[in-house]
Amino acid sequence: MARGKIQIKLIENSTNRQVTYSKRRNGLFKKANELTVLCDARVSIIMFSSTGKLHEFISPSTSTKQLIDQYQKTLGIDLWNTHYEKMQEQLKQLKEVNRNLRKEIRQRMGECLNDVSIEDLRGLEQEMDSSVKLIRDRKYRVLNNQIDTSKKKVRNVKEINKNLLHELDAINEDPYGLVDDGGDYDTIIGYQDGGPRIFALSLQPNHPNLHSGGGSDLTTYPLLH
Amino acid sequence: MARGKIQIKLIENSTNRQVTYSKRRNGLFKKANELTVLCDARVSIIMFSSTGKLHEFISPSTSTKQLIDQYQKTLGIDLWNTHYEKMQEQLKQLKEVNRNLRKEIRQRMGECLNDVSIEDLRGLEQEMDSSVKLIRDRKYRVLNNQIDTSKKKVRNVKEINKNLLHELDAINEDPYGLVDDGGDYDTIIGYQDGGPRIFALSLQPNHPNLHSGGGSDLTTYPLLH
DNA sequence: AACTATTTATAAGA
DNA sequence: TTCTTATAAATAGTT
Repeated sequence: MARGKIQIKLIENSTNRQVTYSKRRNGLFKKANELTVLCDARVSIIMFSSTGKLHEFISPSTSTKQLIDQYQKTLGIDLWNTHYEKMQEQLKQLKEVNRNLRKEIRQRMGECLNDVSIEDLRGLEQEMDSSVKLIRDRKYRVLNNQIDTSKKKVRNVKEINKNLLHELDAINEDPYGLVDDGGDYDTIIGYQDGGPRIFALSLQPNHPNLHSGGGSDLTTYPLLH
Repeated sequence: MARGKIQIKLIENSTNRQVTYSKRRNGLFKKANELTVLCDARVSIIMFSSTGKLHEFISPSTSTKQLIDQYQKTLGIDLWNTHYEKMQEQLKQLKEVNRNLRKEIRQRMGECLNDVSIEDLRGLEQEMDSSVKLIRDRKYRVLNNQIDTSKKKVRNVKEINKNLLHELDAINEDPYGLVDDGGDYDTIIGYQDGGPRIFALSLQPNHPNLHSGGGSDLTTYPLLH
């Protein structure tokens, strides 16, 4: 359109094409903006270069989403539909999986066994037997750990007690003297810090199991409808 | 841009505005088309006049939906999102529930017990013990039913056998006579109908359990991502 | 990115 | 709306 007419066909030279794209894009956006102002119109331009680069124009006072929404409303179409359907399909699948997982749990709890074959019953029984062994093992391991910890704490308390008795003896033997045994005193103070808590623990090392529904990890989750 | 310069501001005269809108719209679309061809670009223009009239341009070889999809993908946004927030929330919840259900199953299988408290371990062990009892009971009930059925079938076969022997004896005792004992013959025919199948069953009433993963109801389901 | 000869777009009028 | 046309604007090729 200047310095010679051009044919409207692909510009072969890649650099020229890039330059022309840039110039004409600016031209297009300028025109779009003028149109917006002159005619009180709303314009959305979305463009991708051959290299996949995105450029967009949108009239001031609106947004691309607004314009796309109005576009769909005007045409009476729903571009989102396929997305929506995919999501619904996914929901359906997840619900089905959910149903099956719940069924499996119920069967592991000895419920809903009517339609389980004798072979599966045998397998399930075996599996449950070995699982309960694993759980029992784990329980004993945790229990032993707790007992060990308690024992250590009891030993500590006994040690503190012994030291206190020593000190009392010393005071009784020399009621008016000065027992300058600061080292022991420091030790006592050091233990006092954690003392009360330790004592409380050894009084009730394992409070009885008030098993109220299996605990946080074994609650059941409500079915989503 | 001809016959006098104009200011880029709203054209007050409604008719003039309408005419200019029409002319410049054509100009814009023409430029967009040229850009498409010259530079191998893809352009989507959606525009609404001040009166709400829709006009659109889309580069040949693509579609508005395609371009909008790519637009969202490029920007990493989802214009649909707000429309389907509820569904996405539901999807998220279902996935979370499924995750928890899987965790519960793993714990019931004696796995992933590290973060289960001693109280919960006790509860789980108790529950597993009573569950395995229920499963065992069910197994024995099914087994007894099968045995009973087999016994009945064996009795039937023995009866048929006895009758056949009777008949043979009769034929041997009176080789040239006519034993018109049709009643018995009918009975045999009646039983023959189910005979072979019954025999096959009583040969292998309970084939060994080739437990291969827990059976159809106890398979695990893949996580949807 | 800037220049400029030319083409193209278009405002106003018909 | 469409055509015409004088003129403004855009831009291809060059620097």
